[in-house]
Amino acid sequence: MASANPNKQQRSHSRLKAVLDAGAMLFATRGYKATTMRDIASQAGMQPGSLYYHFASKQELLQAIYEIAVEQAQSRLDEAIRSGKNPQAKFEEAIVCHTETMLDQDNYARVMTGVLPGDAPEIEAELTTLRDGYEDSFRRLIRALKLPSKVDRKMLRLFVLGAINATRTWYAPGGKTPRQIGLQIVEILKQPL
Amino acid sequence: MASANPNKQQRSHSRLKAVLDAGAMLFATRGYKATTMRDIASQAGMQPGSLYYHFASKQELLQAIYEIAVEQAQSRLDEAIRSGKNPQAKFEEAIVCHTETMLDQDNYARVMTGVLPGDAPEIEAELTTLRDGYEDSFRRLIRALKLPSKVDRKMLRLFVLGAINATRTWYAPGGKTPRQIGLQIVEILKQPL
DNA sequence: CTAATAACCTAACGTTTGTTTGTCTAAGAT
DNA sequence: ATCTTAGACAAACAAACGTTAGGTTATTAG
Repeated sequence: MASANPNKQQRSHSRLKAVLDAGAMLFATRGYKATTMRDIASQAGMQPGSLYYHFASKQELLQAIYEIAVEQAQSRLDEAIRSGKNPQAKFEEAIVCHTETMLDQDNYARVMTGVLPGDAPEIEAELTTLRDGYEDSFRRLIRALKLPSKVDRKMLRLFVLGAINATRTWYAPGGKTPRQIGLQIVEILKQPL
Repeated sequence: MASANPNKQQRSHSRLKAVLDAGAMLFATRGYKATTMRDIASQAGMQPGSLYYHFASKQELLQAIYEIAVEQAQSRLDEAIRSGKNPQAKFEEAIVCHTETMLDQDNYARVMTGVLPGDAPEIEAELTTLRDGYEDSFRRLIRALKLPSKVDRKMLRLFVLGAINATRTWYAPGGKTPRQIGLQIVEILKQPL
């Protein structure tokens, strides 16, 4: 009969993962437009044309990486939320977790903030949908929070995520750890100015 | 004698401003790499080659725009700071002002957050210096603030600026006004979570 | 009026880009 | 042992890119 293997990988020494890793690292640090297919191929140790065996276009490669990125971030976030005893603690754990995820060099998640809207117009809707799913976790966390009436929940979410996502522009290994940075933003939110 | 005019513009109908406006608008919304010289020329109503009468390269055009951007933002910020009665009020005024500046479509300032580091490697140092000058105002404001001992001043600055700069990714005219958004971030900082 | 030149235009240059094409090779199935 | 094909390679393609060169026009100084 035909192949009894319903899964994908049929060959052992495929360099699909190398391509994804290279693309994720380059998209995350340089952005989408500034990263060329030749850059990715070179980083993955292969020829530019070979990338098109795995993906039909640059945009499809981005989409595949983006999906993994959201998936990785989501599972880490779910675990962090579980560890919080109450809504307040859950929110704080989520903040620290998201910060660590965004500053982790070996994680794909930085691609989410490294790609500008409008960079890949034809798949922008899909990327936005993926990202919205992730941010929904924060929506739920904040909804369950007891807050002063003056605080707009939507604004709180956008400000916190914005502040965390911006850390990637100034973060440098060797200084404060991602965890310390995450804890500091929690501290600033808790202390009245 | 030679020209008794020490200033720049010698011809009345130069379209330098149109070039700067077009470049600022496109760099701000699409980013540096995604904006082509042909895009800018088209937006300014002229030919691509004509841009090189005013600027020797794309990077020089960016630098000129960036300088104006920081200048505009700086003067607006100085005025806002002056209007604050005490350190706390000055800081709050600065937050609202910076938010309004970043969301103003007719201002060059959005270029500061629209250009990724590494987009223009040869002038990156100059751009960073310009931007650091602007952020120094916030450094001084926060230094004069009375804060809980647990709050790291550097982190407070980076988080607040990060949150405000991120507003440009989700802001849409028709909803909350830039001023309302700025006031909300002040409110969130003042209310203990 | 004439000469100079500021401010453009037209047309192209060489390079880089995403992508396509055809060929080769080694591994798994029969 | 043979056949098939996953997975790569080398080489090129057309389009788009930043940029350059030379020509044109209209203003202005003398």
